[in-house]
Amino acid sequence: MTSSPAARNVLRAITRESVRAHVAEVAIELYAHRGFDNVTVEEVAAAAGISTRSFHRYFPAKEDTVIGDPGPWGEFVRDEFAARPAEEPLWRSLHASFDALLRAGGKQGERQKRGLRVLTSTASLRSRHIEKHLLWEGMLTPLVEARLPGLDAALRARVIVQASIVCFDVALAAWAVAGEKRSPRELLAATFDQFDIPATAGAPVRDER
Amino acid sequence: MTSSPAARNVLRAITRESVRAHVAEVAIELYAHRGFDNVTVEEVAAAAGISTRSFHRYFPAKEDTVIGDPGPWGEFVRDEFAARPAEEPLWRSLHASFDALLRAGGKQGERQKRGLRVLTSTASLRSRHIEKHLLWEGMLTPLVEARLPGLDAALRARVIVQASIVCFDVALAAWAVAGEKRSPRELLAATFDQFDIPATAGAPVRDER
DNA sequence: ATCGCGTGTGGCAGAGACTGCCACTTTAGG
DNA sequence: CCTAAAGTGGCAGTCTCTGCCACACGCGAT
Repeated sequence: MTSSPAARNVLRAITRESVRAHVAEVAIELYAHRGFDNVTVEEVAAAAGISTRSFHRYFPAKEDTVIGDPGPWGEFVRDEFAARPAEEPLWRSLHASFDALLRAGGKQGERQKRGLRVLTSTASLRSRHIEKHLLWEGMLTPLVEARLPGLDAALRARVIVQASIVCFDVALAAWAVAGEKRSPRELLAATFDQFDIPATAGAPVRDER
Repeated sequence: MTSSPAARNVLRAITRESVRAHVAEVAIELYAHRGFDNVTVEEVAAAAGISTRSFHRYFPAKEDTVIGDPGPWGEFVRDEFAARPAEEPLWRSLHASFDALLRAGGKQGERQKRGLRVLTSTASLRSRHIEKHLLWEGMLTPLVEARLPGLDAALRARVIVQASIVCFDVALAAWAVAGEKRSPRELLAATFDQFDIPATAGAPVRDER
């Protein structure tokens, strides 16, 4: 019996992901102890049992060992937002979409916390992290813009979307702090509660035709 | 007549700043034409008439030719915010502080616009830019936190301050877009108007327009 | 069993950003 | 004129990341 090429590719993808996860785990362990900038790619590769050349095949950049690929998660949030009822206040739709991400985003364990702590403690990592989240902005802004009445929708959509991403980031960063008892979802609610979008939350009086 | 060592240092600082400005101008010119990533430090240094070694003495990193040092501006915003009356709604204080920055921040000319366009069109620059603005967050958050009533002031302060920085960034980015007619200050007002902070303000009183 | 093919792997060389070190020049003050 | 301090640039080296190439392995087909 010959397994189909498709099945073979699936299998390959699975092993590839497991290797990625292993390397990332080893890397974060090293970073947590000695600092991201004081650990070379060569060391991480050696500790993970692969060559530096292969390391760069699994991770285009060193920072990706900590950050990962936010693309799929961004699509998830976007789809979640698209599925929200149009009558719902905009800000609440965004809150619900990010909340869904937290619910679906896998177990939030000690491992994630360690990654986040390495992330927030290294300047270059934080910047890359934010850059990746700007990718989310590009996914969400068109949808938000379509739901905004009145003029200047593009500008306003960008501000609102970026603010929602800020809420998400701050909530997760707060969650990773040692001693924090609340869950990510509670913290997300706390950050989203800081804002109200006057143009959309109260009454959709403005026309959109 | 011997000039004091202090005066000498001042003089040196002036010439140093002028060299910096010259190099930055040449660099942005090259970036605008060929893209930030496609221009090497060696080329910029040659075009500016200095060695690559000296380039790295003037600019610790290549990106600093575009971004500059936001530290002093951050202090300005912080001091401006500290001088605001405590009874003023928080969000308006922040708006006024950033507005003061725009008023004081020097001529907003075509040169600034070109720099901003290079900045927004290059992913690595965008992230670095935001990272520098996180420095502003560190300056502003303690002051904002002190003015927040209730629990969880630290978390809420971080969200609010980061949102205000987002407003500032989006406004400036929008201003740099070709065809935009409004002034940075008008755009800043437009972005800040997107939010209301329920915990602190009654109703935002629109004063302009 | 052997061949061919696709795929993963690693070594090698090199580009590019950035740093430490050192020798050289310039400048200002004695 | 001499000296000390500061700026400059060359050189070598580190580190991240990429392109190229040879090699090994698994697998279906002959």
